[in-house]
Amino acid sequence: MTLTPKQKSPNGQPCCEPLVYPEVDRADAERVAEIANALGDPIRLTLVDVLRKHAGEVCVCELVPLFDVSQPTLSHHLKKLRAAGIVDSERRGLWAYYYVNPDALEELSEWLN
Amino acid sequence: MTLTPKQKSPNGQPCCEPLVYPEVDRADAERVAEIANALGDPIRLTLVDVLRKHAGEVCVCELVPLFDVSQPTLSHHLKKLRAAGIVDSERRGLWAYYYVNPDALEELSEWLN
DNA sequence: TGACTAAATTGACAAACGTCGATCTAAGTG
DNA sequence: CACTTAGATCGACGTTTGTCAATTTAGTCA
Repeated sequence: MTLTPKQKSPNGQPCCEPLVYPEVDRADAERVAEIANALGDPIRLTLVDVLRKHAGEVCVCELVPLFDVSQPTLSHHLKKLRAAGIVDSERRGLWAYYYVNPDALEELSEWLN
Repeated sequence: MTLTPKQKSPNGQPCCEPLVYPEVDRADAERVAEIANALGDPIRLTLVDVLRKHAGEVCVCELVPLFDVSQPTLSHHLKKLRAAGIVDSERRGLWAYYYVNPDALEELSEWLN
């Protein structure tokens, strides 16, 4: 990259050479940001952590007592994780089982590296 | 892990065995969530992407024209990234140079893997 | 059918967020 | 000094977010 000028630019002139454009395109950035955003809450991050560590699927009623929030609030967080594609769920009888979709986390991981 | 019961539990009984607690402790989850949260906006994610790809430091006036937001708004986003420890800045004369702190991204990356 | 359970949805509310225009601070130039 | 420029901060605004209590939906079982 070329370093920026060290002298003040004259009247009305922009101060710097235009920089090359970002390499992530807009849609890609929005997708990765959506994933990061879904992980950007301590409860949701911990949810993903728990689900991940339990290779199988975990019932919601097992998750609720782990957090200091109400059942509807937890349901709301799970919905947001589902909307971002980070987790998915399956219903069996009265119970809903959640599990991590590794692809979404992989998308973020790839961007990071 | 033990799978959850498939029968309805009787009166007042909790439906499931208590689950083991998450392996990330609270402070750790909050820290990683803070990093993810800072990346959870398309503009901020793209900012980090640009700064990362330019090994040196980038002047703010080079960043502003890359986005469809005002200079104060961009300054606000940079502040949030700085607060999360993802970028740092150095002032030289009139110009502020920003650069990525790889440690923060590494923290998130480590949690992901 | 009716009583009960697990989970999702709704509606409300305060707090946080993203944005802008206006202003302020600090530094260079004549 | 006065003027200009780069960048940060402030104040206001509409929107989104996290939360709960209340309700609804869907399934179980006597």
